[in-house]
Amino acid sequence: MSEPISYSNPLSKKNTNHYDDLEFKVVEVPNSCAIDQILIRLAINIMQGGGHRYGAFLDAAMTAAKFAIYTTYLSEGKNFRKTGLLHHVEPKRVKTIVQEVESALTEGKLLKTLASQEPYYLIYLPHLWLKKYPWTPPQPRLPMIGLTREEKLEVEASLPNDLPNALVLTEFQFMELIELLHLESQKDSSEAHRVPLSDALIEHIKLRLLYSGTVVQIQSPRGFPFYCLARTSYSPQDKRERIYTMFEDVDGFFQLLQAWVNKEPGVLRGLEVFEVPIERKEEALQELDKLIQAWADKYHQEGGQPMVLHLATGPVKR
Amino acid sequence: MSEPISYSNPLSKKNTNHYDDLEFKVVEVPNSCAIDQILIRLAINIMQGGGHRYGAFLDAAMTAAKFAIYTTYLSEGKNFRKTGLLHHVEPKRVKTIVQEVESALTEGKLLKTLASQEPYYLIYLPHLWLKKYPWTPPQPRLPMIGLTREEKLEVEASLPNDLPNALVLTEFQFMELIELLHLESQKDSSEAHRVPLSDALIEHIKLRLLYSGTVVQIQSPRGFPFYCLARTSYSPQDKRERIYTMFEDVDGFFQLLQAWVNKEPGVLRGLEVFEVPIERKEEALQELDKLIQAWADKYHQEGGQPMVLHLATGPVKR
DNA sequence: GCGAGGTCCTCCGCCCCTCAG
DNA sequence: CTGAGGGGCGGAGGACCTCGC
Repeated sequence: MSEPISYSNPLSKKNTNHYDDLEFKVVEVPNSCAIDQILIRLAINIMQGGGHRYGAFLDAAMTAAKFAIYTTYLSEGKNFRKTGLLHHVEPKRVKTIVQEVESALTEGKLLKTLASQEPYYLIYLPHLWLKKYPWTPPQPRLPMIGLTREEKLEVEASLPNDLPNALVLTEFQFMELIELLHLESQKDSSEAHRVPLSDALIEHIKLRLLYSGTVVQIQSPRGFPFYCLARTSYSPQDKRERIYTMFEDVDGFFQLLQAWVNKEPGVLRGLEVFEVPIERKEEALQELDKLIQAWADKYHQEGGQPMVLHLATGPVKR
Repeated sequence: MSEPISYSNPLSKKNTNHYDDLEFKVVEVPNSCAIDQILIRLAINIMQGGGHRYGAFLDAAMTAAKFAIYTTYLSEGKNFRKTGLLHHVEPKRVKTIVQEVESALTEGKLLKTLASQEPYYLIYLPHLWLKKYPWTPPQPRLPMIGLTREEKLEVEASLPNDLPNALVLTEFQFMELIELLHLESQKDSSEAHRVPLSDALIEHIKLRLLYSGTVVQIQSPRGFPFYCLARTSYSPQDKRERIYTMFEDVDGFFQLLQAWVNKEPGVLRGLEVFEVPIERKEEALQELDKLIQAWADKYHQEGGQPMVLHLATGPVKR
């Protein structure tokens, strides 16, 4: 197993980050099945955890549906009408969808996917900031704006510790950064559906950056605020990696089970429900870990058929 | 393990069902990540496999997103503006979304979920048909419409074998069935967003039923078609069950990994990539199966902490 | 059967504004 | 800084029609 057992205390998450614990007590949605649950998990992870826009999630879902339509279109012999009938979509609409997907596959035109766990404009802000406004220690951190020396000292004293080596920015500079990132994030999108950078969107991005703890807002004595880069990455690196792993695993697991549904050869699905005395839990998990590794080692032989195994176990919820 | 290893020959799926093998050669979507892949898998399973409408999938995704917004709304102290800002949604819109979700939770108003793998109007058609138009063997199967005895015999001879004990219906009767089912499927939906049964929708449902092999259309000598129930369930029972299991498993696996991301205690994640000589594959899988079972048995003790284990392994694709 | 064309309605993702507490 | 109004644009789901093949 590539990952050790984790026993960290959930109370130790005293970051300023509001999004640390996504353990949503799924208030049971009436009339929902497992698929709906999966969609809800995805939505919460993407929108609350990743900070993607509401519309971005809907767009991604729509793109996935379009792609499903496209595959039907292909397997039905490129028949617009039949494809439309099968999915209850107008043939005309099918046509534009097919064109969209094909232009995405052949030319570079990008579809509206999520593209990564977190939106571009959130992820790359720290990097751009550090690049455009680096700070070298003897230099003053604060911008030269109408502040007396005492005021500067006062503000500087109010800064958090352990800051990345970046300058403190004015509102204007901060906004400029956001604008730049947003522009860059869309430079590959087909101009048809390009999201304009509205005031509302800027406010959204600002709040996301502040809430995630990536940026800290500082009230200056004169009223206008300053902005201070607080971390070198949008979300804590290890958490981001774990979330990345989670999605990769779910995808791989999903794919394997799909093969299992189709009764493809060489696929094994396992489900165990059992009860373990709490004092033996750690022991049990460690043994399982070793067991699986030993098994994989035993049968592993270079040049054989490439295989993958996904496993997860833990306490039952709800 | 609850499931044996499956080595069935994929070529043995000679059913008339067009949707048997959903193994979509995922034409790689550019600019996509694992999340996008998961969405695509969901879309293809739901729309091609389950036969849900395109719009139904979009609605389900939107409902999931609304639910994510609602949980944010709660955790932010019921603040419309802040919730809206966090997800880039108008406060006004947040309000209506919150009302929607709350009325779904308290009163019976249903949200637009998928509710099950396959749409109601597809699943329950065989049951309703058998109930409304049962056939008892000495009786004639065909409706009494202007056909000569010879024509009736001719048509009857063209029927497939192994039919459920249901009458053959006319176009009108068949349509009536569909209408009934559609009406019933929406009787719980809040009347605001109720889908009207349009001609286009009827055509869609008809094609789904024909393509899935649930219903067979028969050309009578006089030109007008007859409809014949070919199966007692919309999709083959064992396949449906496997798909149901797949979604349940993916949901459970997802939930476990979420706990793993949050570093909750007692959660183990495992990933193994390895290569197995083909001649030892079956042996290896069977041993793994036994290994896991033995492990669970060893530590199982009534009254301990309830645990669940998900496992899947198989050949790597792509 | 199929493609291609046009028209209509409605919802809703987004944008902006004001005003009262 | 919040809630509660207002008005407006564009995209797209959905339904309908005809015509030419």
